[in-house]
Formats: sequence, structure tokens, C-alpha cells
Amino acid sequence: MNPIIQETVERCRKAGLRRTKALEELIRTLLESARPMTLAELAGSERLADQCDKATVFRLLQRLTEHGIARRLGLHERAAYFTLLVPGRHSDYLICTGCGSIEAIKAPCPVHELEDEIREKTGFRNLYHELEFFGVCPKCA
Amino acid sequence: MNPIIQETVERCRKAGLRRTKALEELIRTLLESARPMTLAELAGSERLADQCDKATVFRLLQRLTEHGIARRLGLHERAAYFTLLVPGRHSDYLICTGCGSIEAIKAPCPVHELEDEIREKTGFRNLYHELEFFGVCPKCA
DNA sequence: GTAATTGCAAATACTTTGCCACGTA
DNA sequence: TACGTGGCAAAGTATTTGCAATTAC
Repeated sequence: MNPIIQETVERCRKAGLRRTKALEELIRTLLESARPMTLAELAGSERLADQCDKATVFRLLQRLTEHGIARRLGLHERAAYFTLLVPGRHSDYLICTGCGSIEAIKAPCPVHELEDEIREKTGFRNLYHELEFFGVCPKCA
Repeated sequence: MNPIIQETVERCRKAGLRRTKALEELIRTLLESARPMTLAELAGSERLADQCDKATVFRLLQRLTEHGIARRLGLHERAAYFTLLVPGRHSDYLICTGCGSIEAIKAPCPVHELEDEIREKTGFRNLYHELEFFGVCPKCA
């Protein structure tokens, strides 16, 4: 089984969260997803649908976010998107404004230098960034 | 008076919108703002508060967005942020997760090359991007 | 005159919370 | 046992729409 899941659950334990079935399934679901997911998607997903209530998923995401294990993204839609933060991983996204498809971009992220520069010049702490490209995919054009 | 305002109103006219007081004030307000604004901020702003209803501002923003004159951004908060699109202008933002302050970044945007690359490789049309940096500002730290 | 625009109120959509029962450590 | 967690239902916040009245062209 995926060692990253174990690792992530461990991080949760260290953050003081209890190891519940719902927590494990949530992490598993988020990790398997190639892209960020909304609360509704998560709560309705195969793994979580009959596992727990939407409020539970909401509160889990809240806790994970507070502890820096997950992050809440904007991604333009009405609903918030969530993604797990895996040390050493970072993704920018390409989003179709027609069909709403979201995919992670493989190319190396070109903004780390600017990020460093901003950190130095402004004194901001805990800096991170979000980069999304929007457009109309070939199918929708 | 600011020629960009006239120019923008003109673009609206060409898009088929009628020249109303509310439209002008909305454009004026958005252009004067150094950062994107929410519907609530706009509808409650000095210029628009007693000029028109929030629903009107909402629909104006909707039309402007449809015609590519304004754009709806994510910016992480619960409410959507709007900004006018002025030809030749582009901004990335630095946002404090503590106090919520938003400021435009002056440094040149480092992602245009990647944007071109994505356009070529994926065949996406009307590509544009959004880049935001999040962190805790010196005051909040 | 005609079609776009507006105000007001009502309907949605998604998120967030209260409260008490339950399960993990 | 104690405190984090979970379910269910209700409340909150921001967005979106219906419709009749109004206004720009």
C-alpha cells in the first residue's frame, strides 16, 4: 500500500488528530486524485459517501488545513478546492473554462525565483504561491 | 479626466452595453482601485452605494466579464474578486493570509514563457493565467 | 417604440455551526 | 475516563434569478 498515505496519516497523528476511518479514507481519496477536489466531490466520492457526513469531511479538511497538511485553493469556481500538501511536491494547474476540467502541469514551476525575491524584499513569512492557467481546451473549442 | 475610463466605456458600447450611470461609476471605481474588489465592496463603495442595487452591480460585472472587459478572480476568500482588464496591463498579487491585504506585484511576471509553451503544446485557446503569492505580512507576523 | 437595464424580493448554492452521541487514546 | 470526532439539522454568507417598472438608443 502507498507509503505516502501512511506517512500523511502519521503527520496527522503528530498534529494531534485521531486516526479515524474517515480521516484515512479522506487522505486516500485526495492522494489518489490527480487534481484538487471540492467538498461536495469528496463527500460524494465512492470512498467517503457511505463512510461519513459532509460536515465531517468539512471539519477534517479544516483540521488538515490548519495543520498545514492540506490546502484550500481558489480555482475560480464557486466551490473551494482542496489538495493535500505532500513535502517536495508542488503543482500548478491548467483549467478549461469550458468544461471545467483541471489538470496538473508537468513543466517545472517558473516562479520560485520571484517567490524568493518577494520573501526577501517584503519580509512576508510562510510564503507560497498558486498559479493557474485558464483557457478553452481543444475539445471545447 | 482619465482617458482609460472613456476608452473602457467605449469598449462596453461596442460590446452592445448601454451607457448608464451605474456602468460608468462601476468602471471608475474598479479602475481607481489598486486591487481587485468583491461584489460587496463594489456595491457598498462610495460611488455605487446610492447609485444602484447590488443585483445591478452583479449583472454589470457579469456582462463585463462575458465581454472580456472584466475578469473574475479566485483570490482564496469566500467572495469572488473582480478586476478590469486593461489591454497591456497584467498583475500578479501578494496576499496576506493574516489581515487579508492584497497588493499588486510590481516585478515582471515570470510565467509568460510557460504560458506560450502550454498554448503550443496543449492547443488551449484564450489562455491566460492567475498568479498569487500568499503569506503573512510583517505586521501580522 | 423596443430591447436592454434596474430594483426589490425571493431562491440557490456552498459553507459553517450547535448540540448531543460516540469512539479513540 | 476524557476529549477529540461524528451525525443531523439548522443557520449563515455570497451569489443568482424572476418579474414588473424604467431607461437608453
